[in-house]
Amino acid sequence: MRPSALLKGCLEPIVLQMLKEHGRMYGYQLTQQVKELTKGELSITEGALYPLLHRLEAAGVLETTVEQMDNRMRKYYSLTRSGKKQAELSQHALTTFIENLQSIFHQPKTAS
Amino acid sequence: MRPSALLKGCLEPIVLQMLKEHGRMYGYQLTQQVKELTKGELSITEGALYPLLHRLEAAGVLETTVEQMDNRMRKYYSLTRSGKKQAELSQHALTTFIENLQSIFHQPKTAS
DNA sequence: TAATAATACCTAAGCAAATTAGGTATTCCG
DNA sequence: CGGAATACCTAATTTGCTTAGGTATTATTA
Repeated sequence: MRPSALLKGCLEPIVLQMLKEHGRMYGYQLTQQVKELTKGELSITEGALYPLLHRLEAAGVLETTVEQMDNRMRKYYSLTRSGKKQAELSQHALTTFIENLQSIFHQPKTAS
Repeated sequence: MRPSALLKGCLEPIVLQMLKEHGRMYGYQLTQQVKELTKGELSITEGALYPLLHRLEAAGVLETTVEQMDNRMRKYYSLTRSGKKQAELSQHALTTFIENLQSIFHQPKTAS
């Protein structure tokens, strides 16, 4: 198993959380911010991120505004009303999931 | 995204951890024990578990002994020497992964 | 007692979400 | 001038699960 396999399924909650915390963000910024927050230990790939952003926009979870920076495009994403609810749900799901993992990994040692 | 998508990539660390804690266990027992530990919130499916156990055995991470219980077969799995190392590594990977998630989800609120 | 659930193993097809590996175009730095 | 950084994107492939079966024995319950 490759180490990054853990990330599977966590990308969506992460993206929603980032947008909830930071307000609007653009794709490249998301990749950099996550790398920074985790000191380079976690990096989200663009090949996973952009299709996800497009899916979430199509689903009405995110909305976009495009801006120009020195002839370089920036497509800003932000949570819609329903996106904010979605972010809450997804944050809660991840939190209880981690709690469950901890009931497995922090259980008292049993005599073998 | 289906809720259980979070589990992806976590199954192997979970199995190795269970075997590390409990010594030898058989497949069905693993499914029941995880369900119990997480109060039914997390269940590992047999369709995922058995192929994983076989892969880990083929890789020399696990070894097996078969026993008979009232004409019903039980195939016990336990960690090999290298499996114990593998369990440490995988536990460490999961732990730091969770820490990274928490740097994302417990970050201080920024002014938007 | 006959059906159903629980115990215990297994596999194959399909699917969702990632990785890998490209592509375009501009700007910054040595 | 060339490479790294910024900024977007997509398609093919791989991964790791779910779904949905299968076999067989034992326990429960209507």
